[in-house]
Amino acid sequence: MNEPRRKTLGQPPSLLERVRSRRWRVTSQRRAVAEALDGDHVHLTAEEVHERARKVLPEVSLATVYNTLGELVAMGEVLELRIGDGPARYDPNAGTPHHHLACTGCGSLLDVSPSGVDGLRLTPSQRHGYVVDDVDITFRGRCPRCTDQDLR
Amino acid sequence: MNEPRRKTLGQPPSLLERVRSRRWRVTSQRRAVAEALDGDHVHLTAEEVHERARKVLPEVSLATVYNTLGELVAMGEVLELRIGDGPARYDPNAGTPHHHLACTGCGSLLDVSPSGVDGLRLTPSQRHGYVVDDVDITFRGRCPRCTDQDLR
DNA sequence: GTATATGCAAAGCATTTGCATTAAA
DNA sequence: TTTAATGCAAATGCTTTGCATATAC
Repeated sequence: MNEPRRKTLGQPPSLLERVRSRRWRVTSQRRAVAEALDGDHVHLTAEEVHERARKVLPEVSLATVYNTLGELVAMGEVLELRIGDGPARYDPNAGTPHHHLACTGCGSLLDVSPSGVDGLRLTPSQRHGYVVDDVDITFRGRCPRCTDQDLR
Repeated sequence: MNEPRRKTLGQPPSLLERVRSRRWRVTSQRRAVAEALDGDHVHLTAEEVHERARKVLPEVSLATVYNTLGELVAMGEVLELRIGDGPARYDPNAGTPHHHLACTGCGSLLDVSPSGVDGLRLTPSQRHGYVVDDVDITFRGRCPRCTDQDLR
């Protein structure tokens, strides 16, 4: 929950490697959570992370999953996304700027990197005195599975 | 909760006029909620709408505020926005496409119309088979009040 | 050995719902 | 008069917390 990340060349470090270098006490539960989340471009809810983590460590509790996810979010290694109704989803790709594509049917959420983002601008009068430091872009639509269901 | 909206020329119809034309049973509670929400470019939470509505109709209940907001959202006259943690906020300006500027400090949320939105594109391979029908853009930053607090 | 993480169950919010009562059309 | 909206209080779903126990360092 502190201390900058060690820079490595070559392959990007895994989520687990990143948090190790922050003096995070590594327990089997935290490893299971970090590994359930890591490297995925489809973002999971806490329940889904719990299911995955349980396959590797059946006794991990949902509370610990929530606490661990909260810590990863607090140290900036994971992004917490709330899009539409339903539970939050967790994005392990913080650090690599990107945007999202969300299904309004089932809530599934995945990473995209649209072109044209650089052209997006807010004029000073539109800024209303805010200090803007980020833009979130979410494309909303229906995933293939939900589109198929529409046809029935 | 049905039937298309009557088109008028001149001033845009108020939220209340819009819902009247949909055969919505108009009660004093619903009028109070619609008027609390209408015309504002700063978006309120359900609690805040309740407070405002109460000033005009002290006996209106929070449950009715929630139910009414839900109906307005279902008929597409109001947008429900969930940005960051905290409760949903309600945007009465559905129908006029626009985007948002959110404060990460206090959660305040307001409308903006950035330039450069037209240039924003997802390539077919990035679409992953989704049928995209909308883009939400949220600028994140700190409002003047929260920026001032940072300096202390 | 000591500080910290865990699991459990209970608490906390935001939101929705069931139902008897009230009011709009 | 009929049909639908209200208020209340209880239920819900997601998430956080308190506390006794277990574990990494």
